[in-house]
Amino acid sequence: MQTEAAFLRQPSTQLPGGLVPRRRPNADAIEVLGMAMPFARNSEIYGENEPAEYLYKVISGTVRTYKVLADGRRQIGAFHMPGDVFGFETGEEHTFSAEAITDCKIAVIKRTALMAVAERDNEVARYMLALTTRELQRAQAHMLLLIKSAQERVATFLLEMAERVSTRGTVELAMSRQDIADYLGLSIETVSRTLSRLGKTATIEVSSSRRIVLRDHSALSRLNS
Amino acid sequence: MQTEAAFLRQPSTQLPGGLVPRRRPNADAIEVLGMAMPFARNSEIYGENEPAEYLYKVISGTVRTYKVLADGRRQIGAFHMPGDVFGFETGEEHTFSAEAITDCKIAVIKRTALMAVAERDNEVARYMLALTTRELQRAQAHMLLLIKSAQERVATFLLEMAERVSTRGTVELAMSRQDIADYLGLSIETVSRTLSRLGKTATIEVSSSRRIVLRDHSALSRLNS
DNA sequence: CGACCATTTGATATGGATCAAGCGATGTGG
DNA sequence: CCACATCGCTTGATCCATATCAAATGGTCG
Repeated sequence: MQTEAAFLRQPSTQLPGGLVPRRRPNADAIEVLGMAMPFARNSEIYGENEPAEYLYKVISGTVRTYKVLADGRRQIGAFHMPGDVFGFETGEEHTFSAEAITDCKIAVIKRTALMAVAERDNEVARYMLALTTRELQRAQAHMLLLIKSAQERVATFLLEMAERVSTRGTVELAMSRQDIADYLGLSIETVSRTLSRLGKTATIEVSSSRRIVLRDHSALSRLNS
Repeated sequence: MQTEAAFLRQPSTQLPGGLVPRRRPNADAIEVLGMAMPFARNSEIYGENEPAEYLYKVISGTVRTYKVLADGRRQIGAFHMPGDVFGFETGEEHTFSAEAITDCKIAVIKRTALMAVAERDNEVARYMLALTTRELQRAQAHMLLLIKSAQERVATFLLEMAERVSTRGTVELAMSRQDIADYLGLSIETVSRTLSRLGKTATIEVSSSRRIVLRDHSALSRLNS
C-alpha cells in the first residue's frame, strides 16, 4: 500500500489551501507502482465510457482529453503535461477519452488500489481531493474561456502554455492547430488568423507554426479578458 | 466533530462509484452544525476572492454562483437547489461569487472545521471527494454546453431543470431570462426567441415566463446535441 | 391607475464559421 | 537527389447564427 501512495509523490505544482500532504519520512524512497508505460503519438490511452479503472500521471510527452459530440464536433477538455495526473475526472466511467499527442511515458495506477489506500491513509485521500479540486478549477477556468472572443481565447491559451512550457518567452506547442481549435471552441481558420493578427501587431512572433515567441506579455494579459 | 459530519448527511442525488459513504449507525440523530441561515432574494452569500471559510448547503431556495469578467460580462457557473452543497469549488479563496436568486435557507459550516474532521474521519474525506468529483463533472458538462448551438443549449438547460425541479413535465424556473442567458453564454434575446420557437413547434409550452411545460421530451433530447 | 421591470419581438450588424484555394514543409519512391 | 504527393497551415471570399440596438407588450406592486 505504500507503493500506491508513491504514485502521488511530487505534485507538479503547489496546491492551495494547505492541501499538499506532508511528506512522510520515507516516501521518497518508495517505488512508483505500475510501470511508466509508453504510448505512441496519437494512440488512445483510454476511451469515453470505458470503466475508469486507472489513474494516470504524465512522465513525458503531452496528452489530450476530449469528448466527441453526436455530430462529430470534438471538444478538448485539457492538455496534460509532465507531472499532471489525469483520468480521475469521473466516477465509474470515463466521461472523456484520452490520447497521446506526442510519444508519451505515462505512469498508471489502479484506481481501486488507490481508493483502497485512501480508505486507510488519510493523507492520500486528502491528496486525491486536492487533485480533484485543482481539476475543477481548471474546468471552471475553461468554462470562462469559452464565452470570450476569439482573440481573448487565443491570448489566454498562449499565456497558459507559456506558464507551463515556456523557455524565456518561447512556447513550443506539442499540439496541432486543430487541437488548439478544439480546445478553444474555435475553427482552425480562426485560430490561424488570430495568431497571424497577433503576429502583425508584434504581440507575438510565429517563428514556425509550432514555435511562438511572446513579445508583449502585458498586451496578451490585457487581452486575457 | 460528529456534528460537522452531519452537515453532509443525505446527499441530494446518488453518487457514482460507490462513493456514497455508508451511513454510520447514529448519523441521522446528529444535529447539523451551523444554523440554517436565511438569505434574502438577490443578497450576496459570498464574493469572489473572499477567503473560502465556509461550505454551504441549500435547504430551500435557489442560488447562483457566477463570475464577472473585466468588461462586465457575467458567467453563471451553476444553479444550486435544495440538497446541493456548494462553495467548495476552490482552494483558499472563492473563485466565484454566490447570490440567492430567491429567498433561501442555507446551512453553513466552517471549512476548516470540516477539513479537520476529514483528517480524522475517512468517511468524511471520501464524501468531500465525491462532492468535488460531482462538481467537476457538472463543470465539464457545462463546458460542452458552451460549444453547442443556441437551440441545443436551451434544450439542454430545460432537460437539466426538468430533472431537478419538474412536476409531471412542468418546470418552474426560479431564475430570470438574464440568469439563464448568463448560464448558457447567450444573450437574453436569443434565449427568449429560442423558447418562443420551441413553443411554436409545440416542443414546449411557455405557460408564463417562469413556467414551462415540456411537451415533447424526446424532441428536446434529440436537440440535446 | 401608473410606474417600473422583465420579457418578447423586430431590424440590423458582426464575429466567426464555412467554403475554397494556395503555400510550405516533410517524406517517399523513382 | 530530385519530383511529387501529402499534410498541416495560412489566407481569401462569402455566409450565417447570434449579438446588438430599438421598440412594443405584459405583468407586478405601490
